[in-house]
Amino acid sequence: MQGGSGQNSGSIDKTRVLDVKPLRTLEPVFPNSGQATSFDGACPTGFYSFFPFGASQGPQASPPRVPMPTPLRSFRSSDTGEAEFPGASNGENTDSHAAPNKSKSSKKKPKISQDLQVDVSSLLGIGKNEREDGNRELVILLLMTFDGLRRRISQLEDSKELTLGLSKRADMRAGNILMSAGIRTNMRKRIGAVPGVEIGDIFFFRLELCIVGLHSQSMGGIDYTNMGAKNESDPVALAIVSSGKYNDNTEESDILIYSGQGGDKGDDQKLERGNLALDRSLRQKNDVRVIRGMKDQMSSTSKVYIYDGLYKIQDSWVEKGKSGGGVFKYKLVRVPGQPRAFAAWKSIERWKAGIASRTGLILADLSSGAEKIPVSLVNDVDDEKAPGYFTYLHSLRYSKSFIVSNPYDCCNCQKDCIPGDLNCSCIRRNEGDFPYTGNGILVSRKKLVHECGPSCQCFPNCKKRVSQTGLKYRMEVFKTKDRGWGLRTLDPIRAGTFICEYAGEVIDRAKVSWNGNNDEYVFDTTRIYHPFKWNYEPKLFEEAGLNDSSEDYNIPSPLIISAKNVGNVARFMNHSCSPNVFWQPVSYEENSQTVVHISFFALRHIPPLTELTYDYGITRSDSTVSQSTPRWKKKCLCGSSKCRGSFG
DNA sequence: GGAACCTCAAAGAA
DNA sequence: CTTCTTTGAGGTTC
Repeated sequence: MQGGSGQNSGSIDKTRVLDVKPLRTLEPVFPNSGQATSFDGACPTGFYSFFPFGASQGPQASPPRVPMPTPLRSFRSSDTGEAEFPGASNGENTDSHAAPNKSKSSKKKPKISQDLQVDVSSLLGIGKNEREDGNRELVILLLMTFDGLRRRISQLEDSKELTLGLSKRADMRAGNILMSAGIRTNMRKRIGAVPGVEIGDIFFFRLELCIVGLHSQSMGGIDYTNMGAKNESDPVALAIVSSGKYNDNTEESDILIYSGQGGDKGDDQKLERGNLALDRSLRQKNDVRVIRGMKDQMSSTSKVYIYDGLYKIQDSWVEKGKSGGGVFKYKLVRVPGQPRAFAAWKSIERWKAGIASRTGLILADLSSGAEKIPVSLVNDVDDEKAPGYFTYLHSLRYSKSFIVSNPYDCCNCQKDCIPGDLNCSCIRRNEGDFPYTGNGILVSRKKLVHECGPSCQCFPNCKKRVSQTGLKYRMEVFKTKDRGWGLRTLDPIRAGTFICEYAGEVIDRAKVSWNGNNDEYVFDTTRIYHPFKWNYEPKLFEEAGLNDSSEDYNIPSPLIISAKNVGNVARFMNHSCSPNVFWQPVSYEENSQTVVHISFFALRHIPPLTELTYDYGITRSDSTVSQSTPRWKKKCLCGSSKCRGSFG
């Protein structure tokens, strides 16, 4: 039964591998797709301008690739037959084969690290200098690379295509692949700020902190070093992660009471290691980076970490702990003059709880109940009272003529669609991949993501209906300083999270008047979009044996949506040349017709109060647009270092 | 749905 | 090179 699509997916994989250019293609710089060549932007550098692209040519062109000893991914197709890896015995218990290092190296530790055959770190532009000292682009690149790997591993684990007999820890495996390949930065230990990491940045895994060099202990709460202290033999504290475990909270968000480490069995904590470092830093008065961890309100199981900037240790004492032993306490006070981070979160909590009022609040719910959670309208910049009139609609309005494809077979899954179950027609339609991870995070970009719809047999809470559940995060429409109204989030958002769809009326191309600003509030998939890679380096995935579903960058499905008269929050999202949101066509069946929607997903982690932006693309200057109308452009005010100057 | 417990872990320091 | 230290995050149970 799995035969058909199993083979199918196998062949898809092959094309994909072939499709992966041996060189880091630097898409934006040297466009290699038809779509990209028509891009006429002046400075299409995207994130990766720092790549020494000459270097990317070298390492792979010449040395023939030695195949991975045992690619993790080798079992993907092995359950439909061992053709690909005759050596692998049958699918079921992959464990003994999946960890080849287990038998080779010491008995206890099944080492999962991969020795990558190709120096992927240099493909990513990470040389010795970058490993030592970071910069903003590198930090963003690394975080995105990490999460792309993590999502892919998670996806494979969910569909049982990847098991190592270990607990499901995609974060650790992704981290391990990067760390062992030297794909990391800021390894040089330093007191104070870390280049490329900004106050307010958020993280969802401890390993992310390691990779960007903010806090190098993978678990330990106190990062310290022996270098840099006045007295050479003494350690100094560099960074702490306050996990909330020890009741570190105080009422004032600029003060942190931090507990020392050790002594959990009722013993007294000792003045050694991290505790000693904190003690010495108290005397030396050096800056200590503080990362505050707290529960992620969206998923009770996971945690969010926020970098709250520099603190100084002001005091320390010993208290009796819960289990009777002495516990060191350290009082940390935030260095003044830094941007608000943790404190801002606290304020948001109070607004959301209705304890404190929001300055400039005009409307508590712009959607008038159309969304399940309120969308506030705020202006603390000037006295404009509201954006132009429109009707709030949470989804698409379309007429019959725009429905392109025919209805398809809905799946017959009981309750939930199970990742890896190729009997599910909706999964088959996604080339055998379950497009989302268990907690509803998009794994990679596709031409089209197929979701289950109302006629599918699975329950409405099936994990393949991510984009049909409306807003989940608190959003705020707000007046920007110079770009009219904008949209921002009040909640932290993880990379890959569905944010909202572009709601409005599906319209005919002829109805769009292209002169003047009449196409404001129009979304058009046929514009020319700045190509970008979300899961950056296909080579890395391939090397790690993960067969990256090399992402589709050519997104078809011509669709024009006008949100001028009716629409949702998406109509307020502004353009940016280095955006934090991207769009993705998603289809599902409604009223016996397949309808394509445009869904927005978080490109990277987005801290609260950050404006949400996506790339508007460029109007195609082809025959469908009247030649008499001059193409207009708007001056871009996105303020990004990669700004292309204009858009539209 | 969520607290309370259990378990296997990775990286750096020693 | 090994051992030790740390506690994160997923799983299970009630």
